[in-house]
Amino acid sequence: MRKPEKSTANGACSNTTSTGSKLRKGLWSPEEDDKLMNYMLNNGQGCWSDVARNAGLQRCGKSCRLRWINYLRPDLKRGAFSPQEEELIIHLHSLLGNRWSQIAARLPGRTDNEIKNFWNSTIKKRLKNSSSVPSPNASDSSSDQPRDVMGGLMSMREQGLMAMYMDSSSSPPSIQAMAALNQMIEPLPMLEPSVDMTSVNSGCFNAPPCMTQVGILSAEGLYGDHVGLLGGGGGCVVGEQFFPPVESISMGENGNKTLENTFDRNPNNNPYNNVIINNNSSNKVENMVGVGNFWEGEDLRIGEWNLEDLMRDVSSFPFLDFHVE
DNA sequence: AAATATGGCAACCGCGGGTTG
DNA sequence: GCAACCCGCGGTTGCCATATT
Repeated sequence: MRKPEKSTANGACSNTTSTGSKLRKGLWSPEEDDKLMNYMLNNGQGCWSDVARNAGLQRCGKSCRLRWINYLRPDLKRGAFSPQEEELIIHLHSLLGNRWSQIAARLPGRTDNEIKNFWNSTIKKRLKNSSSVPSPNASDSSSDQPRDVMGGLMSMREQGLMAMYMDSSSSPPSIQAMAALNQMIEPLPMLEPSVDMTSVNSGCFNAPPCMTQVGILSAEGLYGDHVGLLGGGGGCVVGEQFFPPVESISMGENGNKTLENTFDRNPNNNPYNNVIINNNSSNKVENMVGVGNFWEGEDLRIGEWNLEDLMRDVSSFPFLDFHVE
């Protein structure tokens, strides 16, 4: 069995450290930040409860993890969300619902908590106002569902899609639905963290075909036509940058189809080429800056299924006007 | 100027799932 | 196989700053 744990069985922090002293809660002091930052920079990420103990913090590991991920991580992007990021969040939310971590995985430098807060405080309100125009689904009161939040902004077809696949309040989307969603999302680029979104006009977000295909910035409004959404699928070129798909489809040994991240490890193609990436999960740098979260995305492998079944099911989706060959 | 309302953000809570011994 | 442990996620709460009355 494992060594005695400092946290409760369900993962919540207990109130005391192993030495019996009281665990701190609430806001972090600059001293605590320093301790955690120094420890992480020197030792990298390990077991969070060890981090808390070894860094000399009267905090539970969970609290340390949260502080690091949401605040101290050096690769975090600070400041307000750019309009482009905002639109991408809205679009991803329409596809993924409240899967903040998946949305955050496509917005390097942003945390799920940040996006969640931004959504709840700003976007939700704005969309509510803009959707005051009666929509076909206006009678539905479950405002957290994408189709409702988007109100009149969504096409009927998309509302149908959302109704079919994104009703996260009831049951999880089926494997097939998730596969379809992943394919829909696939062409979305990773946002280059070093690019100042607010200053980019024609370079990054307006020009790339992969974005206009999605319709995020199309003249039709926030949500354009999904025709061509699945076209290409091999990433997109943004200026000199190549944005590979977040994940791609590969065949496992047993012939089953898996979705896995295939971000290009070639430093020449890698927009994060200042970061050491290898396959060793204990790589200090990777762990230290949490790059794994962005590079590997979170593990978006969503399961394995029969390829033929999948293709048959996907191609029969009534609301998708594309054909799987 | 004081009281109140609102917004934004940081952090906590509880759960589920994966890993380990 | 089981239980302890760890991690990550989404929901929620509480605090602080700012705006409004």
